[in-house]
Amino acid sequence: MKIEQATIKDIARELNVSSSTVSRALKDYPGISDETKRKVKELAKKLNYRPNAIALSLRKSRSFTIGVIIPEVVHFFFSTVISGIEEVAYSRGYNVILTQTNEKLDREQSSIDTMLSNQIDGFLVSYSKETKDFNHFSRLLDQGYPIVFFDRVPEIPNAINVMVDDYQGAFDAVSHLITQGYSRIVHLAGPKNLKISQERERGYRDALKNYGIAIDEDLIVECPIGTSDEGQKITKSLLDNLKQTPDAFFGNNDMAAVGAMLACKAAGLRVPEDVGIVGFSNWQFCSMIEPSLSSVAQPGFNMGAKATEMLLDIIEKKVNPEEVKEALTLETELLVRKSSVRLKG
Amino acid sequence: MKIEQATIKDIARELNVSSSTVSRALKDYPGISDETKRKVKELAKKLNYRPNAIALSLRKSRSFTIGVIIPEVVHFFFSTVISGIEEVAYSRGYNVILTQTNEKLDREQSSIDTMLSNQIDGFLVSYSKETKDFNHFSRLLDQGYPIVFFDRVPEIPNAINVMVDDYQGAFDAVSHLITQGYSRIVHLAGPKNLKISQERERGYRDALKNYGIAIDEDLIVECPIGTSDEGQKITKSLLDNLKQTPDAFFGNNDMAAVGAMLACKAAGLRVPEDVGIVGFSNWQFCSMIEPSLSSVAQPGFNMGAKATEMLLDIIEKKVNPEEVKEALTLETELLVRKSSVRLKG
DNA sequence: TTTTTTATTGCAATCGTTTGCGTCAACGTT
DNA sequence: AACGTTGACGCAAACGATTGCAATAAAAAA
Repeated sequence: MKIEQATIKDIARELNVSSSTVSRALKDYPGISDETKRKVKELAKKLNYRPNAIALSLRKSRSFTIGVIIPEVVHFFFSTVISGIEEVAYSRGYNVILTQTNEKLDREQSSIDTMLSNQIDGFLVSYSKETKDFNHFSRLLDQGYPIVFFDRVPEIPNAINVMVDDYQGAFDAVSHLITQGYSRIVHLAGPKNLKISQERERGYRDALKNYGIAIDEDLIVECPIGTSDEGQKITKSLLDNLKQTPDAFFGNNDMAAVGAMLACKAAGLRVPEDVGIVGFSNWQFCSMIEPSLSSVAQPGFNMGAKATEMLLDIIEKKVNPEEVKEALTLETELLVRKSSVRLKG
Repeated sequence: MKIEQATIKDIARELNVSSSTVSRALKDYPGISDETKRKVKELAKKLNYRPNAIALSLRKSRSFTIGVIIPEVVHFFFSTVISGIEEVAYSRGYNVILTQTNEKLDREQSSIDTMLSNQIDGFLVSYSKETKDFNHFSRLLDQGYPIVFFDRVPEIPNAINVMVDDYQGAFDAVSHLITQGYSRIVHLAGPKNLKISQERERGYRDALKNYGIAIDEDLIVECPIGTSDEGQKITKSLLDNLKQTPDAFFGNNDMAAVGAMLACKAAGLRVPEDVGIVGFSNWQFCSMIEPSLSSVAQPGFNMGAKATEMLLDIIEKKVNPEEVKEALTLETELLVRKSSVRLKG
């Protein structure tokens, strides 16, 4: 049924030359007469010849494909990262095979396996929330597979990491809230095992310290799931139970922040007059809600692009992984919108 | 640097048998002694042997990989579709290679090319807004490549399409608005060349007709881009210029609908009291904004899953493409939220 | 003991492409 | 006339796995 693709052999047979000659003619190797080159190229075009990438991969032991492992595509930030990855990979002649772990460790493992089977040239990884041990990655690194981690990066030796400056982003966000006159600031924190969560919390703490505000551990609450529902419930219970009601929320992520906003409104609190809110990630909806949500923007596209460039540089040996000691940290940008501004500028 | 993967030959050499024996032993073929099988499997495990999928692909002229071509990952709906695709492909032992066209025709073309080079087993396509001519797809179909189109489907013979019932979704949404007492309903339409846009518009028209409401062509406005900014601008200019202000908006997509909501609010109109609004796609933010946005939910995950199942069935010849005459149409669900309810239930 | 059967394994080709090396004829040089 | 050059091309192996067809030895049957 399926029409067979023309191969080099087909061209060779038709022209009564050997496959070697065809191969060389197509690549303009020296030592092939112009006449032959002409005929070969002509026939190749006519037959719509397309090199078989699989055969090439086998021959070269390289697939020109990189594997991307991420938690979820539906996550806005990750989808922008994917765009960045795609863009660079594409322009440098690589394919991207993608798998989501859905935050499951076993998915992560088996994704790695099938990618290895497919002779992937390198990995781009943001690990799952379930992943607390990094042996499976260390092993790959030891075997010499190029891996670049992004956003969610492990703390293992030799790992090459691309991340955003979560600490600074959080620090800026909280500092902004403080200068707007908020002082009892809740932090809706992320899962403790993610370094990004730790860093954001550290930024929160340091900002408070910096302004001489005592840290109240009751105001730091973990939101393990990271949905707006969860944020809403947690905020409601905080508002109900805390002796002294908080006057601001810094969300580890935008969903949690929106949840907080909804819960505050439901409790009759005005945003930003009574309560200031800042999120993290700058999802598209931030500017679509009312009041619009201030948020720390992460350069997702850029992160994907940078990570991919590093990976490909390593793959193509333009760069020695041993020499890439430091992690690449990208700047965040605090986008101040209405939800956190109560002073006239 | 990179540690070589163990191959069948390695096992064969070490055990002083031929590669054929190893191959057969690994697959439990009859005619290999239990003793040999044991030794082979043992060594395979020890060497962490993993079959080389590339070599297999070359041999079998199949890659166990399907190519997915979509406009944008950042689009919520498409990201849910991807999840559905991934889920099914993964469970049936296929890989997914993904490319976004960013709504560009030339990207679409070159994606197809590289996928063909990579001996993809089949295509899953939602074409770009720029695509107005489907020859490149017809050619593939003629050559016998399995293709399943989803969401944005072309009208070409033999094409296998999976889509949602855009007509019914729109019909339901507009009917709902009418029964809520809105009558001058604007339709923020999509690009005319997309069938989904045409269908949604048709649903809009038929719902009005069905309730005996005359169609005012001035109330049908195309939103080619589909961002909230665009929706906002268009709505503002409608509110400024129409003699008779409209009392409802049915957005071809949620972004446009949110834009309309923002513009209405800015013009001092109350939602839903003065203006009713319904969107399409049910992005996550629909329930996070105020008032929450009614929207027609599309079964994205399900669509991805179904499309992939059909594709794989065709690839594996479980199904004859000639026999799949009709397009598969999935039901939508109107989620009524606050933005369109002004009657007490 | 000779022949037939059965169990176990190996050979070699194949998938499409690349590439080091060899071949062979035509030409130029002395 | 004998030799070296050079231009144009083919041979064959390799990448890793599969598989139809032998092949070999041991066991069973005659």
